[in-house]
Amino acid sequence: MKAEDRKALILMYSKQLFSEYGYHMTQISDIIKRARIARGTVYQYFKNKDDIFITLLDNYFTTWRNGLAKRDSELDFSKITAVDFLKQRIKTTLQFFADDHELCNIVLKMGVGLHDNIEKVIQRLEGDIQTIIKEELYLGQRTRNISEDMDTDLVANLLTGAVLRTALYYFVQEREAFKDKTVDELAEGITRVFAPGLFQKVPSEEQETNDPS
Amino acid sequence: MKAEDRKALILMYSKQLFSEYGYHMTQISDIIKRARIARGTVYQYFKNKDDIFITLLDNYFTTWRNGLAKRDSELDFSKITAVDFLKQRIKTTLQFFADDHELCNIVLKMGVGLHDNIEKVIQRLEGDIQTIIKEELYLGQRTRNISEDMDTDLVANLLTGAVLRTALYYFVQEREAFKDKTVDELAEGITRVFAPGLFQKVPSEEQETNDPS
Amino acid sequence: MKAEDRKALILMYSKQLFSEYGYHMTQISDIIKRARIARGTVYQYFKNKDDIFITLLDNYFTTWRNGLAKRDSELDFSKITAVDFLKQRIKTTLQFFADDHELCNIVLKMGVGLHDNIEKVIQRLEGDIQTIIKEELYLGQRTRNISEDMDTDLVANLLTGAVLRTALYYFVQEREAFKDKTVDELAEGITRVFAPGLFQKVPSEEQETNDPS
Amino acid sequence: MKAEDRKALILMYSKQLFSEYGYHMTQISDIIKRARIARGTVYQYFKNKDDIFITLLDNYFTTWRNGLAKRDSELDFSKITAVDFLKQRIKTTLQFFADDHELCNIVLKMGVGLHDNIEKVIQRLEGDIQTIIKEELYLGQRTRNISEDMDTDLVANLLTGAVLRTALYYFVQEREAFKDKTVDELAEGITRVFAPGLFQKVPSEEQETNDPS
DNA sequence: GATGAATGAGTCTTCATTCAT
DNA sequence: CATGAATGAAGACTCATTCAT
Repeated sequence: MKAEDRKALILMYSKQLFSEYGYHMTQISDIIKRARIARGTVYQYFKNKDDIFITLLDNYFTTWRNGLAKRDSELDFSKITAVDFLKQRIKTTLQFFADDHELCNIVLKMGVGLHDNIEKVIQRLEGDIQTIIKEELYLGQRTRNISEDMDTDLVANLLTGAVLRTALYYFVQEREAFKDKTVDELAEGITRVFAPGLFQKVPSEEQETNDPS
Repeated sequence: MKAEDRKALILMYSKQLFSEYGYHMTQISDIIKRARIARGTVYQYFKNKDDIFITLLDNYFTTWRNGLAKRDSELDFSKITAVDFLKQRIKTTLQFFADDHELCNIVLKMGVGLHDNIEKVIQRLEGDIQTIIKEELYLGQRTRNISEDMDTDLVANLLTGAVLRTALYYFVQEREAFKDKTVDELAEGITRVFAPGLFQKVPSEEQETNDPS
Repeated sequence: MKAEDRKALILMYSKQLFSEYGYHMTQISDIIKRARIARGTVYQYFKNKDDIFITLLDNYFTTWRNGLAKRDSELDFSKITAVDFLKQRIKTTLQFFADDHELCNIVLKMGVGLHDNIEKVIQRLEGDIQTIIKEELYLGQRTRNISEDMDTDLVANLLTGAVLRTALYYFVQEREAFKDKTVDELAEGITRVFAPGLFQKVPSEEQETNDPS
Repeated sequence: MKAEDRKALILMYSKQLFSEYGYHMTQISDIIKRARIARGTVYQYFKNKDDIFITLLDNYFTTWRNGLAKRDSELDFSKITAVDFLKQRIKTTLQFFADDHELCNIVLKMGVGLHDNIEKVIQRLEGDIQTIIKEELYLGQRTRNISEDMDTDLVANLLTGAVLRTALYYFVQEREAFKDKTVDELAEGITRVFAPGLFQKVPSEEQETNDPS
């Protein structure tokens, strides 16, 4: 077997195990058992256990970035409405998670308690997602689709939280129950909830006071 | 020192450490060092490391339940508007997380890879939050404030994800940067985004865009 | 409660537990639980766990010695036959074990793996039993009841082994099944097996089968 | 080193230590120090400390069974006398213990206070020895060599106790003092004591009374 | 490259003993 | 004297990593 293939094999089985059992409860023994290779072989391709995990995350990260770039190149910004744009973004992101529910689980449910360098990678990924969303909200504000009073920081969190949890729920936790649910349906549903609140044209004076009476 | 006090002390320091370093990377050694007690003392009050963690989560769970009950008894359902009700709920939940940012971190960032019985407790907590939200959405539908076409499952996830992420972001991760941000402001902001989408009166024929007829 | 009574109480419960579970598997916690006293109280009466155990054995040792002395004073050496004497001795020893099946179990089944000072006490007890038996065999040889060719060392072991095992079997292991078996019956049975071999008058030339001359 | 060899090595050193210090006082640290291996190596071959001990006992058990079978196939039952048969059995058993004085010590001196599964194995071994002896006594009764009045249960205990104690005394405790004593001599001596009592043809009426004179 | 036996630092857990109240 | 919370040395077991074959 070629070196690259073997490395990919190890990654594949590791991904399965990390997704199901998490970083700590997945042992090298489990990986070599499932991959039917010798203990030492793992260390021929990876520096250590961390390295496997980080490689997995890095792959994910790269895939996600490429997905974003590809998507943008396909959009016709002159024609698309703000609502459709939002829906497109949500759909692309959901699709990304749907395509790899194992990595989805790893990223969305791993948190505190991993080694420092692992946490860094996860936070970079999460931070980047958030940043992109925020930038697009700014864009919306400049194009007058979104009120300037909107707290982009907060809204970015709302969107991120909502979308990531949706991904976790439909693609990992309740995967079987909703396997007929399409990414398109989910994106449509999310957009319908967020669009009215995001794209409302509210005069600033009414927004800033809670209750004028 | 009285038994209950000592137990509370151990729990307090454990909470700090679990929050900062997670379950796996927090060692009994760390706990006894910070609590300035002997190794054996921990085991006088807790069966093992799991037991400490689960006790912590159970306490949290109880606090949260009590908070919900207390809040409901204080609301005057005959006068409050749907929007204000939503805002109240969001605020209570955020307040709950704001009050204990350590447990907030533990619950929101712990996921896969803990022992079985620990995962169970966490999932129960998350599930209960989601269930309550869903029930209130049903209530909204019956009182005609929320469209019957709304996918309550999905919306419950959107709200849960949005609120939990907001809590994590403002009360844990960026705590220092936003320490002047009040819970009220956050609740207001979240409500403003969600209310228009939730309480819109949309005729069913316009919503069903996929209608084959 | 008086000091001596409390000490006796601790000894009593310790004996039960040591007999049932052995030295290592009996914990101070078990003793104080059964005796319904506080942990520290044990150490008011005994230096440590070893001390309890050794006190128990010493009591046993003393009881046994006294039993022997009492018995000898009751025998009329001018009238008793060698066979009856043997039977008497066996009976006394069996009675001694029968009277306290817990200590019987402790002594007969404890072996290697106890702390040094405990082992010493046990070996002293066993050694003393053996020595007494051997001395009586010498006496038998001098009174011409037992052949001078007899290997007293070996025979002492045979008797000791046979009697101790009988005690263990009938008074501890199969206690329930044979609770109607009297000590007298056992002594009679043992005597019947050993007497013919012990008191035979064998000419020396026939015994020394390995004689090279 | 091959796996089986390494396992045998660990067993060998463990046997030495268990024999000398017993189960509880022998630590994994002692074993790895004496075997000059790493701590983890032990756990590559054995599940835990119990597993080592039980493996040792099981090996012993198997050896003993095989010894019995081999011995029986070598005897010519048509020619041998009852006394010689007894002597042969005693000799075989003694030889068995003489061949491995460490396991002899472990089995003969271990008793109460070991973990449940260990005690089970020890009791099986002891029980089997006793059963075999009893069966042969029955055989003796059917062939009219042994009186039917004889209490086989009791006599089996006498023989077992006598032989096991002899083994312990000569092969373990006083090993150095009697290293010139042959197994044959011991078997001869034991037989000489037991044979007259076992093979006496006593009319039942004379047996039941103690001494009419 | 592949193997898997060997390694040993690291961790949890136990339990006899102490001592302030 | 009695109590029982606190102690900490000791010991079993784990598992990522190495390296000779």
